[in-house]
Amino acid sequence: MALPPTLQTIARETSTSVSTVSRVLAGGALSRRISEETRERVQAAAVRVGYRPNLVARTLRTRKSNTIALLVSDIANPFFAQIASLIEQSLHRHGYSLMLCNSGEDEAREIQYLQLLTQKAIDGLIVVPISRSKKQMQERIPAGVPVVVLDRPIPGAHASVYSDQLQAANLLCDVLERAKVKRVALVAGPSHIYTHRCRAEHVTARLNVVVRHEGPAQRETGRAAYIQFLDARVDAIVCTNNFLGQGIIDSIAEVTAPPVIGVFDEIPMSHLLPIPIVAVCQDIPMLAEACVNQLLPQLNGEAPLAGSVVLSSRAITNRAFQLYH
Amino acid sequence: MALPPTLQTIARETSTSVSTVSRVLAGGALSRRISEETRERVQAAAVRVGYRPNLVARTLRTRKSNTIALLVSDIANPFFAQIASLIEQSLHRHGYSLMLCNSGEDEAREIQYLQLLTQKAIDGLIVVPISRSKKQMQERIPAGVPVVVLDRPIPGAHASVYSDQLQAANLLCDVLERAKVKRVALVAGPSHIYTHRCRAEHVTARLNVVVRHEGPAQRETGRAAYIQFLDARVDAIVCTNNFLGQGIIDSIAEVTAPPVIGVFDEIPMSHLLPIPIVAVCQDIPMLAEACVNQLLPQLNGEAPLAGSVVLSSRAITNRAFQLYH
DNA sequence: TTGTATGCGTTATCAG
DNA sequence: CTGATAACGCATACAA
Repeated sequence: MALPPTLQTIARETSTSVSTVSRVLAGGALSRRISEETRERVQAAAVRVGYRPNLVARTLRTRKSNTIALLVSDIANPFFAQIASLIEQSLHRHGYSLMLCNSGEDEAREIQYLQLLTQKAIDGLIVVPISRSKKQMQERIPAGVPVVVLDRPIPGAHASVYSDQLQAANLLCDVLERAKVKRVALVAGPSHIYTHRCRAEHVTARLNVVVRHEGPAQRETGRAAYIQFLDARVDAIVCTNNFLGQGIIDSIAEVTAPPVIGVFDEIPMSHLLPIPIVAVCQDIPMLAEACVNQLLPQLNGEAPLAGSVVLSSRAITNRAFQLYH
Repeated sequence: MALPPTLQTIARETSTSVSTVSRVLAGGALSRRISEETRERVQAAAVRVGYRPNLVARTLRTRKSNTIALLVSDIANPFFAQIASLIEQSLHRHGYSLMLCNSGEDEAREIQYLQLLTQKAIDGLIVVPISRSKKQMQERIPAGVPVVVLDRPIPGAHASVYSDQLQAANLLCDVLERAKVKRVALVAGPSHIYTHRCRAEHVTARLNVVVRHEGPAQRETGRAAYIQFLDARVDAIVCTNNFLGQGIIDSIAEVTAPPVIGVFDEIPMSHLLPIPIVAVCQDIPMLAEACVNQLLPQLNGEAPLAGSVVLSSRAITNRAFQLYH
């Protein structure tokens, strides 16, 4: 159970002092003000005893933990899972660890996690916010902490990275209009969530929405919506995210003259589904990359590259859609 | 830019000492050996100044960070994403934070992360191991750190949680045999990964595998395999995980007399796919719950509940399968 | 019941 | 070039 070696250990080992050892191992400018000879002795000893700096102590001293928090609504959502994976890999290359936080769309949880930021000396935050106003965010996030707001912009408050929902909605509507849909049903996620509200509003503005269902952005809501829509004789169902779309598709038993499904984000395996689907997909790799690009400069004390990064989506139609239309 | 309040702040505020404040705020047995009066004064001051303990300092002192590391091969895999989500929620309820680590099936990365364990005073680890032997693991994981090995058991070394791959493979083979498949193709993930090797071996032992393709457990491998299988006239294709299965399905353009797809883990949207599919699915909620159940006792210094938790999978056939067979 | 003193392992300041 | 020494904020053994 030998305790891990510390600077002390090496200092004793080399008959020098803790500060000398620290300077040598810090590298860079400081280590060059140390004699060649002791420097090598210290370095040799360090590898000999297998020295690893205690990052907790370092954090306490420097107030930097080399840790970033990623606060998303639910990592089980493949959209966030893919982003998280890419962010983690990129941050890891830059020497940062990732603390994963699920808010579950629960404001109380979000607040709890935001408090941990200071307490754990987290260096930066990438957040899919629940809090809606700039004011709320600024109250809750300790001033000076580098923040990137993901997926749901908060005007003016922070660096942000998101998809242009208007462009996405227009893309979807374009395709549906060209397909000559007349009556559309809308199944929407909670309207207090920016992306869902935004998508729903734009679609409603452009298309003839004759019936509508709102609920949590889960499959179950899609299934409930399907039942509600049963005798509405719609020729398209638009869903404000992929989970809702999957719920709808889950419910479809008979595929005789199915409505077109218009959906935001990807529907897996859609190309072979015997239902016409048009999915408007966000650029996940770019979103992840932009987050890191917005965050790193802030961590180094520079201003972020740009106030916000707005990305375009692209529409993907499956084979059944192309067949029907 | 007022620095956050510390025990000092409260001590001054209440004309007491740091240790008194510490004892009061620690609560429990210690706080009751403090006079009612000062206790209340201290607590009042604490809320007044908005005191939050500095967890970094506490960690340095106590060597406990209330942080668990989750080291998986890739969080973008929905299987791990769902598990991660459940684990995070459960641990959060128990007062732990989660550090997310992607090994990407890369042994070097795994080693890097394992070293961080000590350096960041991580309290415990849930790991999908790449290292294969008990010995390797024990060398790399600092002794005494609570560990739960997930998905890929390492005999004898640690508490482990995984699905019974033999049961799962048998389930799959049972269904395929009953469907009277004669010639099967196998597309397998890397054989150095336990689950893939295990599944491939069992399937090969029971079924008539006439052609086989191996590669990384990604969609692309499935697509490559499909091309290789083109004129092998098989009536079933078995994939050792869902990504491979999705690659296969991606490649299927014509659905005239498609082979049965047998696959481990879930294929989303499969119920409507015009291809007969049998998927053997692991019990994700149970896996996650078991991880936490195995970990928590260790964190409290007790022995784990059981050496290992082995869960059963269940087979799910889609509509097309039921139609054909 | 409460205060003083010490240490956790680092970094940073200040002498020499 | 190098070594004491002082923080960082907290917990705790030891005094009083």
